[in-house]
Amino acid sequence: MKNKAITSRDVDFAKWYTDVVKAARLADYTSVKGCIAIEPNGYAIWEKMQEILDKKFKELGHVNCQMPLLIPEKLLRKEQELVEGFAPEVAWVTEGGSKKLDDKLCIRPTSETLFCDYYATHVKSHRDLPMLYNQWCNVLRWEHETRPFLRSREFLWQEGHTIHATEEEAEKETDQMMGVYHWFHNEILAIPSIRGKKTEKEKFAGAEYTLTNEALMYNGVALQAGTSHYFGQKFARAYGVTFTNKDNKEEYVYQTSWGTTTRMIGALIMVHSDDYGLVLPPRIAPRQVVIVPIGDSDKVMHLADEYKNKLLDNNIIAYVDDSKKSPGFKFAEAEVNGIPVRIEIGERDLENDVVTFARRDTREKITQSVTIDIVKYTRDLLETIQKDMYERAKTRRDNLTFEAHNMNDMEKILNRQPGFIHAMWCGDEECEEKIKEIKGCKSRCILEDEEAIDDVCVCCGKSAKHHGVWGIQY
RNA sequence: CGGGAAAUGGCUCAACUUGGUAGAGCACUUGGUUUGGGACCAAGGGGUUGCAGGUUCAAAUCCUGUCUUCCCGACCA
Repeated sequence: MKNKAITSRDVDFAKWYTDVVKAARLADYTSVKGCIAIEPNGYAIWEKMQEILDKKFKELGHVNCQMPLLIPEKLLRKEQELVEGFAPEVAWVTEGGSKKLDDKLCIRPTSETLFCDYYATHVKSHRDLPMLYNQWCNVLRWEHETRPFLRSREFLWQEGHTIHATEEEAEKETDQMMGVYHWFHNEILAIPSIRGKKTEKEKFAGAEYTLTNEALMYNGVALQAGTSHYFGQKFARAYGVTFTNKDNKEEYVYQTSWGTTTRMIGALIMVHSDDYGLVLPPRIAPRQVVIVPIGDSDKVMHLADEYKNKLLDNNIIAYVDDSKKSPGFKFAEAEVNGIPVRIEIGERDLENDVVTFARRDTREKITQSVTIDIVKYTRDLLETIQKDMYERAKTRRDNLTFEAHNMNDMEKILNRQPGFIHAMWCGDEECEEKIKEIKGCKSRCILEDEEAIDDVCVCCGKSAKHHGVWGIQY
């Protein structure tokens, strides 16, 4: 039976999304608009994301630190483009205690300025470089329209900030970290993603360029999931971050930053989940296997515990749901929570020496002998689910990927169904604007290594410079 | 920030049109019987109706403002 509390995905996608967030107990609203309470189920996913990414960052030489929540106005204003980019959505603290502050403080929307300020006094020599810092923290951006995980005012993220002695090294870092995000989405989240470069108009305020990882949701709307920025010496000049190079000359550092957020939880929902609730890829699922005993005979409970212990001993996260609920309730609850594999153990099956496995992704039930190698079978099943989820998401993405050769195509596609639209572009912002007039379709990214599909710009017909991917975004 | 809708125990809603002092289902607690797709019986607890003000003998109900949520635009991770 379909979950009563969840609106059908194909009936009202937006409603379905918030229904899943609530039904799976991922997050709930609070009394402050745009500030959600991330509940244990949602936070566990974030912790798992942190665990995997943090390990990767550290393998690549990064270290964690923590900068302040507040930024003095003067400090923020040093880099003009950044200020202009973020000014409309910055929140200010103007009083401390009962005292009015002479210099108001902004709550960090991002921390480039703080890192620069720190770097400025801590870098002296090329021997101090590179500095590869990262912080896990919350930031605040005063958004107008908010949605749990996808767009909240306060959100959790990770921001890496690095400085380097050379341009090459910094650019390599920018690309490398984009690679980490791309890997994470494809391999761990089972979300097939496109890697590309943002246009001048869409890049991060103050960056030389921005690399991006773009994913496509079930309804064909695009989601930016992970960005990596190359700053060159722009911020270094504004904040005076210099070092003495090998030739004993004073030089500005080359800088990068890269980040990804709790928005990825929203992506997991919108790519994989269904009308029964959350569906999680096994590699990111905080709980991978639920064992449901039916009845409470010693035989049943004993086998349930035996399975659980064997799985746990082999790094498969399993638990027994021995609550007083009925089996049907437990099945439904495990489903809404997106537990990838369910093992049902009951007297009736045991009389025939079998147990039942259920896949969350396909909701298929599989009967297996009770003497099966539980660890190997479960591990293989989890891997199959991971792979199948990726393939299904990829097929859906491919079915929602189109080519446009002129504005007529573009309009026709967008009027029928949003998706990723490949189209050549001359590079002029004017054309970008014109395309945006069609249902707010924006440039997602530019594919630098992809073959041209035309010689001319989809909009103006002049010679094309870039292979762009376009779409409607969250 | 423009246009629309909603707000009543934890949740979904009723009572509002025509003011008279809040009711149901689910959830919860206790006891018992159950257990293969959201179990059943019995007993019980919980709300002065988002917030602020106004009209009135009397406001969940009428009026004004405001906050929050959802949908559609503009802006954005």
